[in-house]
Formats: sequence, C-alpha cells, structure tokens
Amino acid sequence: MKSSIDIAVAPTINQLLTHSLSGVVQQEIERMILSGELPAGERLNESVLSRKLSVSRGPIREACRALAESGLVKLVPNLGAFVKGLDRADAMEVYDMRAGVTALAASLLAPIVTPSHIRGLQRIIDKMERAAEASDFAVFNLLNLEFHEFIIEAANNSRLVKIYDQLVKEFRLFRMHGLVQQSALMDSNREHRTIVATLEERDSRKSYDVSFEHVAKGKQRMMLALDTLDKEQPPPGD
Amino acid sequence: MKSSIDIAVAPTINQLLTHSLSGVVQQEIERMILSGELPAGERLNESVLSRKLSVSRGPIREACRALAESGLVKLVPNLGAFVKGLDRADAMEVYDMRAGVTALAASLLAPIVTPSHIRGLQRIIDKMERAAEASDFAVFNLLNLEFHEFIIEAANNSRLVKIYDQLVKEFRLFRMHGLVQQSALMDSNREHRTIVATLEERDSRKSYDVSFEHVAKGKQRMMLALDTLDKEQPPPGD
DNA sequence: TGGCGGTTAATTGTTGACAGTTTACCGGTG
DNA sequence: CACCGGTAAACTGTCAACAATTAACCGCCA
Repeated sequence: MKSSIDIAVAPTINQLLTHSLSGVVQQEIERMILSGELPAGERLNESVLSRKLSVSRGPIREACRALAESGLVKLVPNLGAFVKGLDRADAMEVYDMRAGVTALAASLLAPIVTPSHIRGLQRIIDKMERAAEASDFAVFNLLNLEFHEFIIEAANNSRLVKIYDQLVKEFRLFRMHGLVQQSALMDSNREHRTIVATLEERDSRKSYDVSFEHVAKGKQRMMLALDTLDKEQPPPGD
Repeated sequence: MKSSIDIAVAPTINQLLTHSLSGVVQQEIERMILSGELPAGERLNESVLSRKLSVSRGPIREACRALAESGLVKLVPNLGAFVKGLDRADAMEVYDMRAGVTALAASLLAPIVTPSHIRGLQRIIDKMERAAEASDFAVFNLLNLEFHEFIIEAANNSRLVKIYDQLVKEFRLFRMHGLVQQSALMDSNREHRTIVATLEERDSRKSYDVSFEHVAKGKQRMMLALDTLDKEQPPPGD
C-alpha cells in the first residue's frame, strides 16, 4: 500500500531535485502573489521571506530576479522587489495579448486538429454548459481556463504555451473579476461551440477570428462592468 | 565641449544606477550569448564569469536565473546554466510566434495609425530599397528589424513589445541566417509596402493577414534554404 | 584489455557577515 | 507650529567561505 507520506512528500522531493531550492522559493513566492497573500504594491522583504521559508537570502534574491523577468514583481534598485499591480490600462493590454495569442493558437491548431481534440473540447464545453445552468461561476471559470489551455497545448508550440501561461498569471494580478452574470456564461459558451466548429472545419482564418472575438467580447464585458462599478461607486477623489 | 569621457562613461553610470550590477551582469552575459561569444551548449561557469566580470558569484547567479526565465539559458540542477541552442523545430516555433505577434501588432496599430507613423515606416522602406539594390544584406537586416520594431512600438502595448523582443533575441540563437538572396530582399520589401498600405487603410484584418503572410513567407524561404543546404551538405551520419 | 570502485579536483548550492543606501525618528530652531 | 539637520535602525547589495554534489581520473581486478 502506497503510504500517504509518499503522496505528500514525493512532489516536494521532486521539486527539490528538479528546481533546487531557488526554484521552490520562486514557486512559493509566486503562489503567495497569485493567491493575494502578498497584495499588489507590497514589498518583498528578503529577511522576512528568508525566515518564513527557512532559507538564506541568496535563493530569495535569485527567485525575485526570476519573478521580475517574468513580470510579476518590479525591481527597484536599493529598495527591493514590489508586487506588481495592474490598473485598468494594464488589464486591457493583457486582454489584447490574450486575444491575439488565443486566436493564434486556434489558427495553428485548425490545420492539424484531430477528432480526439474535438472530443476533448466538446467534453469540456458540455461540463461548462451544466456549470452555467447551475450558475456555478467557480467551476465555470476553471473549465473555461481548461478549455483555452487545451487549445493552447494542442497547438503544439512550447513558446506559445509559455507566453500564454505568463499572460494568465499576470492577469490574475488584476483582482477585478467575479463580476459576471449568468447570461454572460451562456454567451461565452456559445462562442466556445463556435470556436470548436471552426476548428473542426479546419478553417485557420475563421478559427482565428472567432477566437479573437471571443476574448475581445470578454474584454468588453469587463470594461462595461468596470464602468458600471465606477458610476455606482466612484473612485476616491470626490 | 563634451568630453569623450562623458560619452563613454555616462551609459555605464546609468546602468549601475538603474540596474545595479546584477542587471549589468545580466546584460553582459546576454550580449556574450547573442554575439556568439558563448556558443550554444556552453556551460556558464560561475567562477570564470565572476573573475572575468570582476564580481562575486552572487550577481552572476541572479543574472543566470533571470536569463533562464527569459529563455536564453537552461538551468540544470547541480550542473549550472547552459546556453540554449535552437534546432530547426525550435526555429519554426519562434517563426510562428513572430508571425502571430507581428500580425497582432499590425492589427492593433491599424485603427490608431497616424500619418506620422506612415511617414516613419515609408522612410525605413525607402532606405531598405536602396540597401536591397546595393545588395547590402547587413544594412537591410538592420532596417528590417527597425521596420518591424517600429510597428510593434506603435501598437502601443508594452506586453507586446516585451514578448516580441524576447522572440527576436531567442531567434538570434538560431545561427542559420545569412542565406538569403537579393531577390528575397526585393520581395520582402514589396511585402513591407503592402503592410504599410493596409495600415494606411486602417484595415485591421487585412493588416493582420499581410503581416502574418510576410513572416510566414520568411519562414518558408528559410526552410527552403535549409533543405537545400542539407542536400548539398548532409548532416553528420552518412 | 575492458570494466569497476575509490579517490580527488572542480563546480554548484547555500550560508552568514560586512558595506552602502534609504528611511524613519527626534530634537533643535526659526 | 512647521521645518530642517542629524542620528540610528532597517534593508538591500555584495562578497568570501563552507557544504554538497558531480565528474574525471587512476589504479585494480577479472
């Protein structure tokens, strides 16, 4: 019988072997940032982190450098690393990039798509449909991520995957989602079906267009929600 | 009279103030890699580098972490950092990404393009025309980079710039270019004129298409050249 | 002669200490 | 009371030394 210890420890050992402390520290800090444990603007105090993670400052600094390169923190000379925050303009930038990258993935996948791909995507869409009917936003969002990740992976371009993941992580710094309605879920999933349909036709150009439009509509939905929010609850300054 | 000392030293001071050693080290190692001074597969020996750059191993390690995150080196636990090399499949990946990103930039620029942009692009194209006629490949390539960088910058999306720069750097690891013909230069520049024309029409979709096709044709030209090269000079194993 | 085990040199991983900079605090002064 | 200068604490930047791992080398044995 496989002991529960193995299950718990194995990943840690693997992490230590493959990523060598600096790497685990990086992943841990990244987790803290993405979970909101370290809020935007917060300074990453090297001493505090080194004590909390029980390592010296060397690996902490290396991890911060890597996180700075990936765009999650901002390095200020002689002051340290600060958790990046996204304002509305930043979020729009990330949305535009996600639209382009998502659409590129679809257009790359279209010519090489297999029935297996289509089946996989259909299954996710069906699950999303049920989540939408139940207004289960949490599950819907997870499935939505899975859907797009599926297309990205299937496009078979490791650079594409890396860049997309980076964009998704960065977008999570923008803590203004949770403001969608059920109708949006239904709309969104209808668009998903369209995307799969164009993929099945192996139409690269159309796959690009509908995928881009899908994300662009998401961007517009968010902009609208933000504008509404601003009117109801104006930002500080009045 | 501005002394030559100022000209030489000023950038160094600025680098030290803004990037703080780790940053300069990173830039310097990056330069060594991109210039070919450190060939693909080479291990970055921390002690050697620290002696050569007159710093301790700390900053070197931080720089390597950052370079690993940006994709120029590969980190192997307990062995160190190795300069990445691109095989043909990698180059194809980067080409596809560059096509998508370049085209996305054009499609983003199209709706907001200004006469000033058009003039700037025309000027670069004219210079390229002269370089092509003179078969000056070096100058043509520089101008070509400038042309695309111009569109990227004008698209006004900092993430786009960052990702594009990353792709260009990575592509430079693929040391198999220099095998283009004058006719290709002419063809390429004709495509540039088409791109500017579609931008001037503010046609987002057409801008995307012609830009994507432009890079895709570059990819095909390179694949063809590589195939020819392989036939004339088969890889080791025969 | 070919492979195996142990030893040693080289290199990475990690740590703690020291130097330089920034920032907060506090008393003095106009 | 506001402002300014100086001092001290906290923090980042850098470094050199130590521990752990890897790889090469060499003698030994079948």
